[in-house]
Amino acid sequence: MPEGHTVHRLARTFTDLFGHQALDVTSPQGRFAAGAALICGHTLVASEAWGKQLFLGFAPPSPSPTETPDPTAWLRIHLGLYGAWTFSTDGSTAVVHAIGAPRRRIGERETTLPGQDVGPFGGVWVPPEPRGAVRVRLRGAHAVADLTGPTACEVITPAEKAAVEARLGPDPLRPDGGHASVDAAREAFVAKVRRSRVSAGQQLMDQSVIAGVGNIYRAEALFRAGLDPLRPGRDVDAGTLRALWDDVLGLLHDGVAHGAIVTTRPEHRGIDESPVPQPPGRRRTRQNGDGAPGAVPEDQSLYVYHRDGLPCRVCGTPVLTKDLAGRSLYWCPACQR
DNA sequence: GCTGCATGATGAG
DNA sequence: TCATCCTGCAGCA
Repeated sequence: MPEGHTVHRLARTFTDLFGHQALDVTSPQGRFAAGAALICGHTLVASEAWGKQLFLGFAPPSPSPTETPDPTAWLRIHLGLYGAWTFSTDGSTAVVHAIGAPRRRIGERETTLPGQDVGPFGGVWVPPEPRGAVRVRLRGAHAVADLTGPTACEVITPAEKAAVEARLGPDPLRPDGGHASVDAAREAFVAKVRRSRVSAGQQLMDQSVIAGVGNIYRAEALFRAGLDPLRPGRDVDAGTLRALWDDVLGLLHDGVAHGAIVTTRPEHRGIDESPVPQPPGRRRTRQNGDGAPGAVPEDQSLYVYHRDGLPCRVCGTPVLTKDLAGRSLYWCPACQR
């Protein structure tokens, strides 16, 4: 799944492509037909992310176009493991993203797309047919967004949105961390981790502890912190956790900026040409970034995630993996204590 | 063509 | 801890 950085990028993309527009909302697949009808024709007036949750705020068309009304309904989306948004535009919008699940499809890379077909009457844009099981299609003046495979897709009230947010931990990417202040958000994270004997690795994946961290950022941030993922939270000193929060913030921020997760420092890249053969059929991190020129190559972006059996980029010790609460954990047993 | 996997979360036992 | 849900695609035969 997209981790927090991706969802924040998505929130921005929705503002760019659809902000202040009355949207046609449909469910080509049919499973969301009732929900779509609730907001169809309403105006997108807000687009927010909190951790991995995306909230699109809608209000009935306003008689006063100069004023942005508060949302009366929110579309809550959680992409889960497989969810993805695919965007198409009429070409008038410079950049389009296709953001979501860890896979690549034609038209799903983050690139500038050529203009779509011109309609039969000239200049009338005809969006492409929905491809696959499209739960929701949002259509604005110049773009469509198709959603497939979400874990959550529902229309909720402002009160229900508040209830969802109340269950989430602080999100480093939110301006105030989702708390009274960034400092309060960080201290809430530190305190919660230290309150429990559950391992640091498991707690980092707990969205009520810190929102937005997924399996890649977990593995990478713990490596960069030199912290053993299996160490009980209560045994990690507060300073280490504060530094961990700050590092996660930086990594997420870079992820938002570049659309890719890159955690390696320059001096630790380019050393993968080791004699260690890649096992055949080895699963690898799939979509991560846009392959832009100058971008860090995918096989040099990460320290430990999906690198089990390969030598640690820092000390050469083979990277280990282990199932932890149903998710694969990766770490260097020598660097992480 | 078929199978297993994936950057996730939830509910039951 | 397990089963389950959501979907597309890579890796096979």
